[in-house]
Amino acid sequence: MLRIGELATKTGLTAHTIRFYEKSGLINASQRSESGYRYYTDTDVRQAEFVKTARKIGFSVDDVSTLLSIRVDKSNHTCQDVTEITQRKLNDVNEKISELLLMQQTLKILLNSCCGGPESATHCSIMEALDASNALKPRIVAE
Amino acid sequence: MLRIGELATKTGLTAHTIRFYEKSGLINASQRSESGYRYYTDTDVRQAEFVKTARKIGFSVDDVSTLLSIRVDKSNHTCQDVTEITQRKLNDVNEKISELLLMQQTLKILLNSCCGGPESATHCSIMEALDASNALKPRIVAE
DNA sequence: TATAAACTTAGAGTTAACTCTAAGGTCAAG
DNA sequence: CTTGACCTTAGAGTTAACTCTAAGTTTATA
Repeated sequence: MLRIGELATKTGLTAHTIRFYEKSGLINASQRSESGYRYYTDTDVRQAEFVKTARKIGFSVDDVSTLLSIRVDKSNHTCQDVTEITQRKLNDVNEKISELLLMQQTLKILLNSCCGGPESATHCSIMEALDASNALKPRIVAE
Repeated sequence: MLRIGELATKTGLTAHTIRFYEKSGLINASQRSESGYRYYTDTDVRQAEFVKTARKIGFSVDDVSTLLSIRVDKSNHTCQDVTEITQRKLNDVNEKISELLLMQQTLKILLNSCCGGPESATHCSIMEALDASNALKPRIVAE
């Protein structure tokens, strides 16, 4: 039986975060001492590790909550239930990546266009591009 | 001279956002009517468009604030000043992309490992992977 | 003149996931 | 029996960038 600090050490979460996850319904201490201390069993530890893993992959706290409800009652859920959550997450991630790649491309073009030296910014091509407001139409990257 | 609603239409911002940007020091109305209505000149419009462009590229409100302070006093700033901000932003973006690519790869592996069908989740390999907690070590992607 | 659209302000609410604080109780070691 | 590490709670604060509300004023149009 571990106390919250030990669980924290073991999982790499903080005690604060574990209590926050408890409020969010993700992690529960199977036992409490008379004085109120949380005590975690091996089963609790495994659940906490599941949470940590799922969060690290990028699932939201809400997603993890859903995944846990499947986990405790696997026979009443299907692989489809699980892949749906995973696929939705992958779609989110793909979309964010697309946005960021666009930003990346634009930023690279801006950087390529500017000397970056100690010259006055009076004719800085980055500033000019931001003013021209077609800075958002990146074409072929001059790699 | 445009009123705030017209500037909003012109820039694709909302009037709310324009007022928020005013509080943040990004956009100012050159004039106010006696009753307090904001009136925007062509110069103001150009600045608002600059802000919109910079925000769309991914610069934070804080970054835009800095870029604007360079913009109004170009001769006292250098190309280096501008590229530094841009490079920092690119670094941020690159880092986020890396994180997301890792997530993407993990999620793809998970999806590949699971049938996704109407079978019971009792032996779902996604659930097993999350439990195994080495789900975070993606190797070569089985594309 | 009446109405509706547009404007004003200060300030609160939203989102996600923590993160921290205050004020106090518990426990093991010396 | 004291010290210090660890624990408890409720609740507030953080971050970024909006987004919205309420209550009232102004302006243009019919």
